[in-house]
Amino acid sequence: MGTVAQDSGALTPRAADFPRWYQEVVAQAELAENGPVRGTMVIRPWGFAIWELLQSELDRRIKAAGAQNAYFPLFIPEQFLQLEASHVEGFKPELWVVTHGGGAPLEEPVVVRPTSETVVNHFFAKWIHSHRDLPLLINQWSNVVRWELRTRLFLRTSEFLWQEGHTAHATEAEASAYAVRILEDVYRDVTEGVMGIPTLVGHKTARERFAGAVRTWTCEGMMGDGKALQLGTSHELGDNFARAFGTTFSDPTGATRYVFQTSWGVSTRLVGGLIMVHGDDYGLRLPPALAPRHVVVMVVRAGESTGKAAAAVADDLASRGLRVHLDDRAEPSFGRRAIDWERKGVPVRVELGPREVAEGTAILVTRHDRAKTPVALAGLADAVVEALDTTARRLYQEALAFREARLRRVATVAEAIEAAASGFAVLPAASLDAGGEDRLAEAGVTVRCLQRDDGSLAPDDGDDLVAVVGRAY
RNA sequence: CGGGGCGUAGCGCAGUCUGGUUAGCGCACGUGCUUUGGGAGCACGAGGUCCCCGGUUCAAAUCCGGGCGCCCCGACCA
Repeated sequence: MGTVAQDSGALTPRAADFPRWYQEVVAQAELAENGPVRGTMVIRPWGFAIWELLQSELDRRIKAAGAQNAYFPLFIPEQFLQLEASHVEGFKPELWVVTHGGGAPLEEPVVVRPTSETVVNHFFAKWIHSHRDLPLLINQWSNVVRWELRTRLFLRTSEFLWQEGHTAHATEAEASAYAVRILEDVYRDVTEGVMGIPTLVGHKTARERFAGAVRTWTCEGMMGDGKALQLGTSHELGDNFARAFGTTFSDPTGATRYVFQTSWGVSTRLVGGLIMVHGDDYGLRLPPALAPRHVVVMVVRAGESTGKAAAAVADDLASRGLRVHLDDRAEPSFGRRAIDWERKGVPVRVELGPREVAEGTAILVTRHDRAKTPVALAGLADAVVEALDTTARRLYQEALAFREARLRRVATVAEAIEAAASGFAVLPAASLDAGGEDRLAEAGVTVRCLQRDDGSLAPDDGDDLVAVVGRAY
């Protein structure tokens, strides 16, 4: 029954079997496990704490971009979905539909939201009357539910948690600018600056575009097996939904006009990306900003003197504003406890035994390189702060070096397919004409994004652009 | 929806072909002692509708019929 043993033995080396390694890390770091209904996920406390930290980083930036949080219902009238043609077409295969309630068939079935553009627009149409009501910038934190054939914890589950932003603007240019702003100031900033994942940005080809969007922006990361993971997307919806739902406003001249909209989201999938980018053969490695505990103070031999010393060190570190956990358990053995914290990805451990207590030192262990350094207690807090700083920098640098080593600039579709076996290929967008994208798809390779040659965003498709292609999750 | 496989203790499995004492092993769990500087050892212990329903039989985890559930591999997707 293919489930991963919860216990002990060493992890499967990452290079030996990446998917298996991933499953084992998720299980043994106690991040999540499967729910009783196929495709569902239980997020365990350690995993959820990581998500909460991510949430607060995202939420702060979303609010800084002017959006307000609100909440829309889980259930959506089936008819709503049908109002926007390409939207319903895109989501039809993924819908869960509730047909019964109170023990009897419902008169009109309701769908469980796969995303909320439709309900949101129903209310936007009601709330927006004047150009003075614009822009309307709304975000919601919620769960969404989609039928999925093949699921993987965090990466693809039938139900997942996310944030979805929905905005309405007076002009297309303003909507466009806002979608890009979210991509850059929220998603790229969080994935690179907080998660330490180097990110490629661009827009999707028509084939990869969100159902109902006129343009989809994306940030893409390279995972530890060379495959791409879409980390966040930001859509320009044009006036497609506005026309479908009659979301109009009176402009300053008194003319009735459709609003232009955006929607954008990132999900608990980010946690999966974090694992796949930074994890190593010893388990998870967390960037300090997302570590539920920055530092664990471990007692090496439980005893009165070590216990007291460790508690004092933990208090001292906590007073510096660090998230500290004191592990002064006598059981299980020291090695067992050390490995457990290592697997959970805690960036720094401070180990204190009788020897250190006698010397007035502690052992500082950095998770990212597993290095151990004796440090005088007097300078410990500074050393920990510095180690956290180094950890954040090094994780990003390692991920960047990995991506650079596996990114090849090529000239043809054939070369791109070959390069995608181990990483990304960058090829002239012009070579995608004449069925190039189809030939990639036949080889299991997709266009992750289109961008300018220098990696910057391009306003439109064009032959002067490059396509970043690869295998993807 | 096609192809393959599996349901036995919390988890992972053996036992099923060839029916026969009290259904077993590893891990995890509980208690005690010895341990504790990188995955502790020993002893004792607790834990089971053998997926469900029916049939065959003196006797079913095992054989037969039916059902249910799950996993893996192929076409969509944050």
